[in-house]
Amino acid sequence: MNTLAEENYLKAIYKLASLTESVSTNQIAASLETKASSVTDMLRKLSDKTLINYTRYQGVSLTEAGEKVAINIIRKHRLWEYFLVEKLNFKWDEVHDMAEEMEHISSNELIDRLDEFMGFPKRDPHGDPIPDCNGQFKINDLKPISAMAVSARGIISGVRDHSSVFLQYLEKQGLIIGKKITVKEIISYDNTVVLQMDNKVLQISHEVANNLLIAI
Amino acid sequence: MNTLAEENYLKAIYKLASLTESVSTNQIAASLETKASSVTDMLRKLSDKTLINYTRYQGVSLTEAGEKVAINIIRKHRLWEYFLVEKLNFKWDEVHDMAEEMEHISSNELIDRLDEFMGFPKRDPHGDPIPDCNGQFKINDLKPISAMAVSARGIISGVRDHSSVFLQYLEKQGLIIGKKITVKEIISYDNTVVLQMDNKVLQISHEVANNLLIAI
DNA sequence: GTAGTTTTTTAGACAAGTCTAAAAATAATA
DNA sequence: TATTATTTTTAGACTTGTCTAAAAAACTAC
Repeated sequence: MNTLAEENYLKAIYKLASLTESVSTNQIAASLETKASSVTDMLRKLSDKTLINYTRYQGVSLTEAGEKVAINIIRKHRLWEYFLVEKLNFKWDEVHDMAEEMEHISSNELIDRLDEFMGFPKRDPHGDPIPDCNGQFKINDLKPISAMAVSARGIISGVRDHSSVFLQYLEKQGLIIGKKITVKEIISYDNTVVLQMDNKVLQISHEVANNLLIAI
Repeated sequence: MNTLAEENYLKAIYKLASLTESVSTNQIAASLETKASSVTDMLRKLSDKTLINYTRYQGVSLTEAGEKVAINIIRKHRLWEYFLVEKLNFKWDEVHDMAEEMEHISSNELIDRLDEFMGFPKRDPHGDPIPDCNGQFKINDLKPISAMAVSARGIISGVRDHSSVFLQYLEKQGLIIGKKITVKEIISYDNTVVLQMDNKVLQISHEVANNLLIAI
């Protein structure tokens, strides 16, 4: 079994690897809010356990075993988020920290039964795909509103930014998952996007449009 | 907040205090399967945080603050056990270790909502009372079968031994919570108890009778 | 390709929690 | 009460995961 710290490192490396090609020590340190020297120590440890491929100064990647662990943690995180929102009626901006603890509950039997109890949900409350018990899941097929053309339509299906301040803003604007939107105009000055939703017209900044995802 | 180790010590002290008057270093060490020297170190730490009353060589007791923490952990443990059995269909002998991890999930808001989700259960799958969100719960009003007289009746309502080997034995014999039993005979040679249950007659040892609890 | 900057690693230290071995306090017994 | 025996505590060491400060390697730029 892996320690809590090891699990958090593996998850961080997995997430960074999906964004950039090679993952660096500094990136990991920033993402975990720790120091580069602490990261180096842990990388050696994870490398000894053959969970990552690591050579000094060269950056890291997950081994197959390491990726499996990381995906399992993400599966747990997303299933607990779904449970908290769907069964315990928490709001989507409230669940992250709790799920961050719950993802480390070790039993896989437990998480598989939880999955079944909830009807094998495919996406968590933020639209992120939930890996199945074999680690399989659909690669994210969502694109940001900022990539849409004028007069294109779509369904709000996910977010890139999971911070509660962003989620609360979306909630307030009614920009929640499942809503249909149409791009009416893109203001060239600052790329503000003008949307139509439920016969209402609203404007969102490029920043927001970039973090709000649409099903194709 | 308290660390995982601190929480486990507080819980252990709470449980021992309900059995014996003064709690000793060695008792705690035995119950946590650690060494007396480790216990002494932790006792100083908990004493500094005013969670226990401790003077060297004199044994310990929980302060009001410490008891509150301990009861809250027990509340979490028992609610998660109830969840695992009632919602995820685990058997009562399978849930202890999982609940042992889950009792350390910190959010009280989460546990209160879980409590509500399940309809505020009063007892966990082993018949132990579940403290409410204010830490209140009925002191155990159950007595062991070994304390029953011949021809007395009762309803199986709890267990003293939570080990999976004992619970599996009970399950196999059909001695599960809710069943009505009558004491037919107590064999004086070794205090074996002869029970009637569902028109069946069965014998249990004094050891078993002592660990199986009946509602008065 | 040398100098300067940035990134990464090493070296050494610290806190939490554990351990073994030895000392001190308490309890039990003759 | 003196002497064992037991319990508890101290002293010192180890592991995990972290940190700061300094050294080493890798980039960048001229």
